[in-house]
Amino acid sequence: MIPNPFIQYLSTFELIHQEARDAIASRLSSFSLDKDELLTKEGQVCQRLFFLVSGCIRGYHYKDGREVTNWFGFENDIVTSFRSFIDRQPGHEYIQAIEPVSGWSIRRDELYALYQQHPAIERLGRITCEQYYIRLEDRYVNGHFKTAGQRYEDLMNSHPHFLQRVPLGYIASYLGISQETLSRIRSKK
Amino acid sequence: MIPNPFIQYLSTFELIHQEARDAIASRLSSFSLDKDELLTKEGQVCQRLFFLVSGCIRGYHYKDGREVTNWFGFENDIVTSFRSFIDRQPGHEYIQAIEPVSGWSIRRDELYALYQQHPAIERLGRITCEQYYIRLEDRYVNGHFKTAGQRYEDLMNSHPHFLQRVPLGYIASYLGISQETLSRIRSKK
DNA sequence: TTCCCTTTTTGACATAAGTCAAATGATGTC
DNA sequence: GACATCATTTGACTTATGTCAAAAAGGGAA
Repeated sequence: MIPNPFIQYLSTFELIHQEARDAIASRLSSFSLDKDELLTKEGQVCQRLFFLVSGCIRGYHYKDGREVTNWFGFENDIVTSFRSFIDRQPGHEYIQAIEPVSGWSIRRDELYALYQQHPAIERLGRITCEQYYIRLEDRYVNGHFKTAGQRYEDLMNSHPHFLQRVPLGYIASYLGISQETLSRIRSKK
Repeated sequence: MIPNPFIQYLSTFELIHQEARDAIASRLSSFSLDKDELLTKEGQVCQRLFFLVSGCIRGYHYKDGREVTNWFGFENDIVTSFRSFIDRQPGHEYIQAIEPVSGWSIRRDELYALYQQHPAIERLGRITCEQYYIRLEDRYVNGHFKTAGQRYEDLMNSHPHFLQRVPLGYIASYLGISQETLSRIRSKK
């Protein structure tokens, strides 16, 4: 078995035992992306769950002909086109590398088979989903009821590394504002 | 065992077998609320998951001294103060009956014990969370990147019953706009 | 009916943020 | 170093939506 950062990450959950870890490890494939390369795009069913070992990635879609960035993923993040992955429907989302990326992935059908065989893995799926839900809820509440300036400041505090590694245009649309507005906010601080 | 709408609801998931259903049923308590009564409030740890049999309910919080409604629950919905329930932390949310409500609830610790004993119940927990995630993601994307008028129209199409049963003030803050703006949107259609 | 209280609408004005276009600043390549 | 390309900032103007205050409309209870 290859020593694998994803498996190390899983090991931080005490409830995953050796046998379950090995079962996951044997189903992983490595992947890598060049800068700007796409992992999945609109209209495609996203069949895999990805774990990022290095690099940085974003999810975006088109709204009135413009890109809107929905989320970013960094090292040790689990990413996929969530809706498409869950419902097995063509997704509305593009996923693109912002930096060169490497990581591991598992096929949806294999993961779901593992859920059947190892309740501990299903538990991990539940907990991961719960944590992602909570994060999204935070973003929803903040995104909706704070000014652009406050949202930017919050981001600076909670995820300063975003600003180091991600072009401002992507950050602006992630915050739900235009690039020009973000630029003005920054010049005032 | 009492015949119970929550158990009927669970039965729509084929994967829940009789034994698991009985296990859940034996841990349920019924509850009811008068109009405007609170189910949980800010600062409280929400220890229960609620299933609504009848009536209608909302989750809200205070933002700059004003109420902001986050979600509504109707018949056959599962509700709780999600973040507080998951993390066992004091919640930031109030849950209040908009109409008189009746339903069933289960304690968090009992549900989690059931997760251990019945993988099928944990699966249900995972699937429920996934579905709630997807709904929230939709709201996030729409809420953030559509005009107030579009959001109102979407709501009319997807959940016309909201408008029948919920005061416009709550709907406005749910849509992330002021009551006045909602009123003007409505008068133009 | 009449009164009271809540919900909804209307009006006047303020402001955050968007849009389009152009200028400036970075970065990498030959 | 000079050029091409991409990212960021600045300027001028527009617009959607918010705010505060007041008026109107509904809905019960006596």
